[in-house]
Amino acid sequence: MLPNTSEAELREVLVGRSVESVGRRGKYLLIGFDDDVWLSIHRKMSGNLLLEPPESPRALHTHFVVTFDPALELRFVDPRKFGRVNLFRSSVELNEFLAERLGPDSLDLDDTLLASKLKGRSGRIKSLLLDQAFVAGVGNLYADEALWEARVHPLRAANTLTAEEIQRLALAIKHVLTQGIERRGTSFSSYLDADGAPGENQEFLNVYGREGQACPRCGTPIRRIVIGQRSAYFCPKEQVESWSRESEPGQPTHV
DNA sequence: AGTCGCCTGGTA
DNA sequence: TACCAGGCGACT
Repeated sequence: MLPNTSEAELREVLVGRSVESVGRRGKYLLIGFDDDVWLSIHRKMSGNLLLEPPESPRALHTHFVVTFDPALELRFVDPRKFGRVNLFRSSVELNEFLAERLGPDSLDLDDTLLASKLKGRSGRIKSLLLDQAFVAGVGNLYADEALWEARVHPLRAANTLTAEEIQRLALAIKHVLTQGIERRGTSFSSYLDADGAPGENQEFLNVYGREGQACPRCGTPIRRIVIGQRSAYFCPKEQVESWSRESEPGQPTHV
């Protein structure tokens, strides 16, 4: 649960401190306290962060609680215990931690940046999108949604994407994430926001979790394959693995 | 670059 | 009973 510190140290360092900032880098929530003390929280697969009054009953699997004044509790509820909370004693420490894990934030992507990062990468495009050191913030469902929107097959070698495909993909990544944020998250299972409310983005998914259902653009049944032990959903008609100049005009990017 | 392990719960 | 799940770090 807390790989980088003990409960005793957390108490010692955090008690009496004030929150000065709340932010995000990739999938890490960052809480900045006075004296340059920082907390990072990663929800991983099943974690929910709830802000609730101290007198309200705590959900099962509540593993971490910070009590604020005026009375309010930040509760980390995480059935699978994959989530992580880390304490940092300076922004230098925090930034070192983030720098060795995260590439540029996905909301800052543009086609120029994406094109330069794809150069020389022979791996599958979907695996790269899920690599937080490549681009920070894209998860499994948003990767599938973005690849569908950009009409790129998830198994395509990254350095074979055409300029047009890269442009569509950069736009699609920002679009699907922005939509997800506007709809306050994707709650196909148990995701809740800090107020305990589910999001609505699950109502708008085009391919993720929709094996066998019709592609919203062309009606072809959505297919599910496994890439790197993760599900990948795509339209087999519009997202083709072996492309040719006739079907997909444009210059491929070379190493 | 590609696997394995970590955990619990929901569903077919 | 078996398989699936918004992730990622360790390991080969």
